[in-house]
Amino acid sequence: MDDLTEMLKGTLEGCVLEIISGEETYGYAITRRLHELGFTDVIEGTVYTILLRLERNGLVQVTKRPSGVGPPRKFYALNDAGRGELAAFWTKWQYVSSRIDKLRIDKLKEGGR
Amino acid sequence: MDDLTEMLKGTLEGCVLEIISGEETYGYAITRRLHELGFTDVIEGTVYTILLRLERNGLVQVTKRPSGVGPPRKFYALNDAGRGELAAFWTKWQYVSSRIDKLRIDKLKEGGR
DNA sequence: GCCCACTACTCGGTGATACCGTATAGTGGT
DNA sequence: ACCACTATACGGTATCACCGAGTAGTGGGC
Repeated sequence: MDDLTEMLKGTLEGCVLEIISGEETYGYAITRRLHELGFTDVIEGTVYTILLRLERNGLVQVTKRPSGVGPPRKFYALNDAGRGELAAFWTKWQYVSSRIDKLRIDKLKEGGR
Repeated sequence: MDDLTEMLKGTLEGCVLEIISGEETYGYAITRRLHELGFTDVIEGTVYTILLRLERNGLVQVTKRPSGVGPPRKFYALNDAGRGELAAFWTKWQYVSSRIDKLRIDKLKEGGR
């Protein structure tokens, strides 16, 4: 799949919040999870900028823990503000995606005139 | 619905392409159509920016016609490149939205542990 | 005749976001 | 000693939607 960066703007952060909400985790693992999900072109640097932003905006609780296989990891967990932000994200996503899907379905219904 | 601007990045242009593909139309009418579709906060200036970009990128054919109720209108129609871009947009949208929905559904399935 | 509302388009500048490249650093294998 | 893998940080860039102000044409109320 070719370049998705523009379409991911405004949604990638929500995806990261969702991943964090599932379990306390860290940047390197989040990147691999995104790759598994199909977002194969998302690069580590992007994930770290999002995580630093989440921290700066007070949406996460951060805990540094030693790794055993490399440098220490920064584990992220959502706080109340983060859970609120995640809920707001899904509300927005539902709103936007349903309307875009409708625009597409209406077109398909015409039967390609 | 509060601010959707970030989430619309990369998709609003596709919506405009879709609207144009339905019928030859012009900026002011496209703006009203977007409002009808639920994107009530999209402002005229944004639509015109997109239209100028489409023109600059050679995705549309432009015809100026007198209006009768105001200044002349610039009517936009997709050319072959524009139809290709629209098809690519829907492919991307399908790819991204299905994966994001999956992320959400997987979470709901857990039953809010 | 004059202002105003509605229609219709343009353009310079702003803010947010994902991406790129590079740097730093810990662990373990050869 | 070198390299691969793990793990994070940071300055700079491109793109996009948005903002604000400006320009114009038509028609209605006073």
